[in-house]
Amino acid sequence: MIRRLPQSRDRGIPEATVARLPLYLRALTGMAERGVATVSSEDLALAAGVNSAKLRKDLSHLGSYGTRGVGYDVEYLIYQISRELGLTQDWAVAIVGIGNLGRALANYGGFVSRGFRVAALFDANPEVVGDHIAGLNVEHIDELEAVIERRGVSIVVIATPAAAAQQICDRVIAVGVTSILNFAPTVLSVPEGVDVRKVDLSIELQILAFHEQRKGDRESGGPVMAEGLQQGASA
Amino acid sequence: MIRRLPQSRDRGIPEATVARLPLYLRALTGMAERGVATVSSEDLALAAGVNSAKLRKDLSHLGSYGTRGVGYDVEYLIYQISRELGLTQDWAVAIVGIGNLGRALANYGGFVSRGFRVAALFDANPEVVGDHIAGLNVEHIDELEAVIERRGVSIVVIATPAAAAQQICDRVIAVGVTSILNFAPTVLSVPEGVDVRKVDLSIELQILAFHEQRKGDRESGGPVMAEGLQQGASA
DNA sequence: ATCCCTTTGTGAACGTATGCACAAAGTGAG
DNA sequence: CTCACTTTGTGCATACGTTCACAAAGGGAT
Repeated sequence: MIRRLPQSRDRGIPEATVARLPLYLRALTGMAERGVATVSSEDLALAAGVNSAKLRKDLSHLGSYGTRGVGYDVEYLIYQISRELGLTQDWAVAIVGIGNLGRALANYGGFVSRGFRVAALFDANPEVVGDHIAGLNVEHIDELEAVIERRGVSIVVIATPAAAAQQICDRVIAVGVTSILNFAPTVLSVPEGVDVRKVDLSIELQILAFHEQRKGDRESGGPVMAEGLQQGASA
Repeated sequence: MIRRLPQSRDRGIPEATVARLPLYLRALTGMAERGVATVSSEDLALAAGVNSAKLRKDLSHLGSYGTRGVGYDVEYLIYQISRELGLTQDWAVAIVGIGNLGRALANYGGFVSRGFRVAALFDANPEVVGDHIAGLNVEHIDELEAVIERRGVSIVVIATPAAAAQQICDRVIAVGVTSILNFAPTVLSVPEGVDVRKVDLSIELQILAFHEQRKGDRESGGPVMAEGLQQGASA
């Protein structure tokens, strides 16, 4: 079973806060680019889509980096959050499974800009092995262990079919990987000390469908009325 | 700012429970395929990666569908969860932004199998418009409103660059869409009554990096020992 | 130097989620 | 029918997360 992420209280930063720090970081980066020097919790919260009390409490877990009456220094806060998240280091990421999704991930720009470097791509299909994607050669899955160790990969992204995921997971854990991002629609079982995060596209849609159905219940028809769509409750 | 999903207590099903129902559904589907007729909360919990008390409490929110001393009837539970999630209906989904990710989503098999039907694809790039992907023509973004209404799309997936996301969001809301799955790395602001779910690949990696860093703190070296190829902090 | 204004950081109240532990409810053997 | 066994459904204690509301702290004007 997927373990709870450990160390949530290593130095007292709650898991919920950690999950929001990247959000703040993104908002701050945008502000820095627009030349904003300081920002209040109110404004930053607005930009990040949370309320200001939550933002302040979150930041207070990192330390006292604000100035009362003024706000937070944008550059300084970017540095502090980056450091806390470990983004001042360079993380080598491997992507396993170069299907549509794997390809999309390999080309995704959001990684590089945040301390992540796609360092290796793997696939089992001989037709794909050898392809050049995002400046990298696709390696055969047989090379998995050797290449991971050689290139110091510490985070592995699994984008294989569900049936292959557990096996890949076991293999990378065997060579010391302890952080896995899983896109395969399956539950990975991992030993204590290994972190798995799961992204499941169909689950997100199902949650939306649940709420969408509830809206429909109170109004006219269900979702399948096509043409005569009412414009629904946006208020 | 992104609104809290409403209706979390519509009929008393907590949001945390709703988020796990798709997990149970997947585990159950696998069991049904393997011919399993009934399952205990213990076994189902194991397959879904949660503990059994939580599973039972979750299911109890839907009703009393188990039999004490026996367990749950797999087929019946599949039906009940599907109904609760609204998957017994047919949901028309549109994908906006046919880049690498949009393409991957259009081809993703996990949708169709669960009541979702990709009904339209949109892109702004004339070179992409007209392409045939997953049996669909890519439409020009100018057709967004017309096609959404014509085909009864009720859920929109945004896979555009961040800069375009808010505009697309506003436009689909204007024609009555109230459920949006956002892959663009930006905060969407929507009116009350519209549900936005966000999937952000780089945020997941950042959370992993945080925990990975914590592990490293207590052990030997940091992540970047590799072949000596780190180029230092990107922040 | 004093006063007023702004904004942070946080104590306290509230709400939600988790997990234990057990009574209630069912099965099946004898 | 009774008894022993299994497994659900849930009350309760605890942990976690959110929000309010305000004292403490700093800035700047006079």
